[in-house]
Amino acid sequence: MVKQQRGQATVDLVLNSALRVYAEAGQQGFTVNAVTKASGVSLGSLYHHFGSFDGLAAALYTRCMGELFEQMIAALLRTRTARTGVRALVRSYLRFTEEQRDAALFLHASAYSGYLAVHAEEISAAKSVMLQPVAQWFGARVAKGEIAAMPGPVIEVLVMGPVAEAARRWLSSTYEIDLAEAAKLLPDSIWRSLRPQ
Amino acid sequence: MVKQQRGQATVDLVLNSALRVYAEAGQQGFTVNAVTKASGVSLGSLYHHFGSFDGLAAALYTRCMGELFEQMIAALLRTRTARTGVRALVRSYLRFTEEQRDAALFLHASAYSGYLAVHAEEISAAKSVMLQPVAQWFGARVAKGEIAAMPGPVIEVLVMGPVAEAARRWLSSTYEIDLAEAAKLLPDSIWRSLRPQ
DNA sequence: TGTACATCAGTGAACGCGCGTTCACTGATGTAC
DNA sequence: TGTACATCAGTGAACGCGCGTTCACTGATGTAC
Repeated sequence: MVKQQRGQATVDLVLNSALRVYAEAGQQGFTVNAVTKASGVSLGSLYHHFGSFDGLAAALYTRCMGELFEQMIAALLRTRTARTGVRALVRSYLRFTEEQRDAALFLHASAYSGYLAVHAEEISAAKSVMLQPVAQWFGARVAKGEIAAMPGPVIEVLVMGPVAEAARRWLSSTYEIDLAEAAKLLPDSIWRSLRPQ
Repeated sequence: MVKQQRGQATVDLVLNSALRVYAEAGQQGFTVNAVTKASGVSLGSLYHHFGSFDGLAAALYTRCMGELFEQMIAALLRTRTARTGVRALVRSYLRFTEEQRDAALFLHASAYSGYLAVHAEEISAAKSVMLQPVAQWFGARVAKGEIAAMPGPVIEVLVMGPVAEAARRWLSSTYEIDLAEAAKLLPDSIWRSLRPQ
């Protein structure tokens, strides 16, 4: 797709600027003009690289998602037991939320945004590929009886639900929630909901 | 605000139509013109009652939120123990999601939508007033030691997180999740994450 | 009971604005011989 | 090594469309005396 170094630099510049625009101006301020203004990249150049505004949004979403999953999987694979694995997943998600606030916000806010609808299938496919290591890890733990025998989606929901909800409340900043406190309490509480028996 | 019966009828008609438009056309198709077309109510009449499109969205959000909370609180107050209360909350949320799919979708999708930003404070205030019975209920249970001693927001996140995540996945219909199965497994799993010790 | 009047409800044409997108073009980079 | 050429990258004016909103108006409803 991108064949030259300066092309990659432009792509990165646009994506970084777009993320900043979204964080500062919100959904309604997230427009092509705002992104070109913030990045200094011309309209034509933006369209040369992304094809459409939806394309830019999809690329940004994919990049943010990749960064999040990368951190979570790295943390997960560093562990040896079911309990420490779950705790590592929870902690790494919360850490990402805090350290990469803008990326986390964009991921959460894009869920029903509409501009991802066109690329929904690609994104969904990329997601399941990236999350394959996680699925395998959980499958193995359930098979060994270290995690209660429940369908995969239910386990996912029990792990990611509280974490995502905590992140959402912290990101919207209308609710007061202390991420550090959540990082202390949630890992063990979530683990209790997964433990066999 | 509304002083005549036919005024109330128009307001209801517009809100119902708006919800249908959102469900069928999504965020991007959710426009004043689409709502006037779907409802048959004239543009001027819509502005007479709601003042702005944001006002319409806020009114719709408030109505959906009220319906959800009403069901949850009714279910909660019918119970007598901490465990049955938590289970009732979880079940009633999932039931609402299934029975009022469009309303649930609108609630989830509006979180970062932008058109609620102007009325964010009113909505937030209304929310905390409506949820006061729930907060009191949890406060009393924690005081009695029936629920683990954790900050309110953490408890909320542990209860609502998995339920909201299950609902979100069911609503987006890109993930396969069986709500009936979730309704069987989640209540007890969530309860385990809250139990003292 | 009837009439006058204020307020509420409803109408739809018209407006300006800013959105995403297009396109004809120039300049930079890489490559083949 | 030098030159010709294809491809990639970048530019910015211009376009049409549909958005939310306004406004002068008519009709319906309620109320005071």
